[in-house]
Amino acid sequence: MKKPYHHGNLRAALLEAARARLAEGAEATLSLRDLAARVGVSVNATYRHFESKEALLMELAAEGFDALRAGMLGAVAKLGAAEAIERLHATGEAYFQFAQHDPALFQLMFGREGRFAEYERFRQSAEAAFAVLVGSVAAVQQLAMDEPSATKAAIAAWSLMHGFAILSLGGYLEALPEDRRPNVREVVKMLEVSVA
Amino acid sequence: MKKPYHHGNLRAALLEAARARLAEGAEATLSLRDLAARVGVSVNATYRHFESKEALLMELAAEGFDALRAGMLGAVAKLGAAEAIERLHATGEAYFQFAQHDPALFQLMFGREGRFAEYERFRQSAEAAFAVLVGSVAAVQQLAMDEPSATKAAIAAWSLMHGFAILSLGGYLEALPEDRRPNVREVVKMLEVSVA
DNA sequence: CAATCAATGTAGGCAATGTACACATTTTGA
DNA sequence: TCAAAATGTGTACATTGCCTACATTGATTG
Repeated sequence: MKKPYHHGNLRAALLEAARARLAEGAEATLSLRDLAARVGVSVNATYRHFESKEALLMELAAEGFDALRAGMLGAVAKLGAAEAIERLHATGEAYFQFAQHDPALFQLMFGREGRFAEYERFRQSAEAAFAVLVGSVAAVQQLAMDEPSATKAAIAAWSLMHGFAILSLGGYLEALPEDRRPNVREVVKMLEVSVA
Repeated sequence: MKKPYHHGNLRAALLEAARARLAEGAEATLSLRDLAARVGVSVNATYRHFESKEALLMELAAEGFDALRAGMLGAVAKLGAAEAIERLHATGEAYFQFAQHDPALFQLMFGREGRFAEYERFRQSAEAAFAVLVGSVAAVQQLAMDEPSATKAAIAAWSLMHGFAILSLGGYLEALPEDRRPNVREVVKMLEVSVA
């Protein structure tokens, strides 16, 4: 049985290889040549499925936002019927867990300022993820999601969780002794005050 | 007058060129060859002053933290005698302004997770900058800087400002209509609740 | 059922990049 | 004074993203 000329599902295979590669290292060491080799295909075959390396990375990042959204929704769903404030806690914690679970992907998603902003695909996934947070915040405030104050509070909440995630991943907190380092739950608790 | 064999102050010149290059574009488009050419020196001369490109970037990032620290201290100093809470506001706002003023440098400083964490030089500058924030927060709380709760609150404050800066620079807020987008002052006001 | 053609793959090459090695020039200090 | 340390140059190499030209395949259609 010889290898067929056509791969069959090269696009998906490339993304899978890229995900694996990301999980085991940083974005910087990810090359198209390496991906192609892992999938057993010539380098230029990749260009039939992604117009550039950037486009491939963008797809990964966008799917990252989809996964982030799913993670937050899942965490809330697992709570069943609960206080709105507890749902907000769960949302924030899920956000942090996502970053912790796949740091390289998380960095890719928020990497170099506005790197993927021009891609419609990317913007939509990012906004959808954001909408989950807005929803959780709005519920606490008992406001409609489209109230300006709900959105503003949600941005503050997102900022808080995001900043904490970045500082954690960057190791900026490791210099501190354990007892002065807040854990996720403590940070998540601050969401309520910034929202109240 | 011919060009002398030795540059005279190559290290500083390289850093200056790199800063200029960063200010006018992203980190990704910064090459050693380009820097060397701008300074009028061969590529490998750079290796007499920086053991690698990473090391050069690390120096930039570390100096970035020094500048950030100076910016925050300056903003507070300009206030003269003021309420502790106002000093905290000024500190947070200075943080955001710094990010806004030099986005590429800011991204470099917090770029790929823990990228420069192994450099002592880097860690010290980052910690010194952090200490300013801790101080402002502790003053509001009327606590000593080394109280665990002061540090934890300061990390929350840093997280909030940092997250907001990243989301702003990344253009993630641009999708929102103006009236639902918080500005710096609104975010800075939330510092007090997260600290109280 | 065969012919065509778009989709998908391969081969080779180019220019840019980080950096290693050997060697040149200048400065310094014992 | 003169050897050693500091600082610079030149060449070369492996890796990278991506381009052009060509090969193979499978689906559509007359």
